[in-house]
Amino acid sequence: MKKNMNISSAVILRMPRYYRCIDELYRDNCIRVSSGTLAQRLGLTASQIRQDFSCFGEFGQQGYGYNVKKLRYEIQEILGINNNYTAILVGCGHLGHALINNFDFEKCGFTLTAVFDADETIIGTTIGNYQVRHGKDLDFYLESFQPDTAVLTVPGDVAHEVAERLAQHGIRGIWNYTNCDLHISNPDIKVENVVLIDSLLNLSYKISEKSE
Amino acid sequence: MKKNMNISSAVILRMPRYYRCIDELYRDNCIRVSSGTLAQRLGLTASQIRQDFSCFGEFGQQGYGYNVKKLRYEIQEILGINNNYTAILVGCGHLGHALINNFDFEKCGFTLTAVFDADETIIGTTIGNYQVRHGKDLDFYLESFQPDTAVLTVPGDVAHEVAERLAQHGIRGIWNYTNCDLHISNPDIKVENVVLIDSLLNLSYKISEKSE
DNA sequence: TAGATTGTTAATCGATTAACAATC
DNA sequence: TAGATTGTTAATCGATTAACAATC
Repeated sequence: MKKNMNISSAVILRMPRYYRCIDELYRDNCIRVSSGTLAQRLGLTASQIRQDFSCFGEFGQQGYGYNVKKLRYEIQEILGINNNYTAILVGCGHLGHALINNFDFEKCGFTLTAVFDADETIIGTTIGNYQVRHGKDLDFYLESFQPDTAVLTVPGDVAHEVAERLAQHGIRGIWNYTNCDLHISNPDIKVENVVLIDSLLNLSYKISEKSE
Repeated sequence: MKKNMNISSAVILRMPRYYRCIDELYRDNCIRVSSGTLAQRLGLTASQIRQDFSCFGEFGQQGYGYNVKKLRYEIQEILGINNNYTAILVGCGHLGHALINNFDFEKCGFTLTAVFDADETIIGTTIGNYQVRHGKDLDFYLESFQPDTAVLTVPGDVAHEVAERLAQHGIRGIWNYTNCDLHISNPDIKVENVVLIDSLLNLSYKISEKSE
């Protein structure tokens, strides 16, 4: 793995799609796949796929294509799926609840280790396999267990305060579902914003195009 | 509005970000703004912003910049925010519940008109200002009220079936939260997929980069 | 008028595609 | 061996940036 640093963000953005496609092939017990087949499945060109992979190494074999199991493993390495990252979730409202119950953290290589809320009526109840912990215990938990990442599903008005606490106790990444732009001074703390408004506006644009 | 057809998707992808920024300025009672100021706020170049806007028309004035109210209106027109689209939501589990309660449909120009579920224990209950309707009445509702779009938050195993029904009764867009690739034959029906796995994998990649 | 800032043209940069030698 | 398909180099295409005349 790893060959050429400075991978373009366009390439990175495509890697999760590659992964989902190859993971599917893997689960269907496919042994090998060519760049042409992948291209067809993903609506891309074979050339682009080979070019993309070659940023990270040589994963294929002339005349054969790619071994699905090996390729899957390599992409896992690239994306960090094999790093056994831990995650906590802060904010067990309906959104947090939905993620705990339905989101496949394992598929991304993450282990959800604890969930927190500030609402007394929720604390102590069980969601999925998790007992909701008291928000006040968050700092202690962070210090004790040093989770790698946090899913932030708290109400917007406390987003900054919670993010600050996470940052101070050494979190490495925040998966941010609040609509707030988190300004975290430490550049080593990565934030991935889930901006649903942009997604719906893209749909709005798409259905508007033709009719004008 | 509208000048040059065939807008590149890179430009379209930036429009919602422009909109959020300008909407914020508007709410802060800003009267005018220059491409330079926007660039600074968004971390882009002034050149790119002017180039992007010029795909759709001439919204500014030399020596002055852009009138915030006018620019906001023009971007609303571009994205279809002024088209008064209606939406229904199908699937009132925790995710659907969260969207009904917390997602700002109005900000995107959408009106949520009805919500549906198949679970007898949920049907008839009130979420936000909506009484949950019976899934069986979906087809009738679609025919009667012809909503423009649907938010699909049903379990994966019924996703295709529900999407099929929506498509047959003339829906124009589907905001798809299920992990299923919806294959809808009618190309006039637009689908916007919310793929949260890709988002978390991007975070995973970001926190992996340095440590290797 | 002088200063500021647009819209647009031209220049640069980067990303995608095509072609092909290498080789399994 | 012959056919297939890689990784990579070169060619093309598109997107971003820089420059500047137009003009408010």
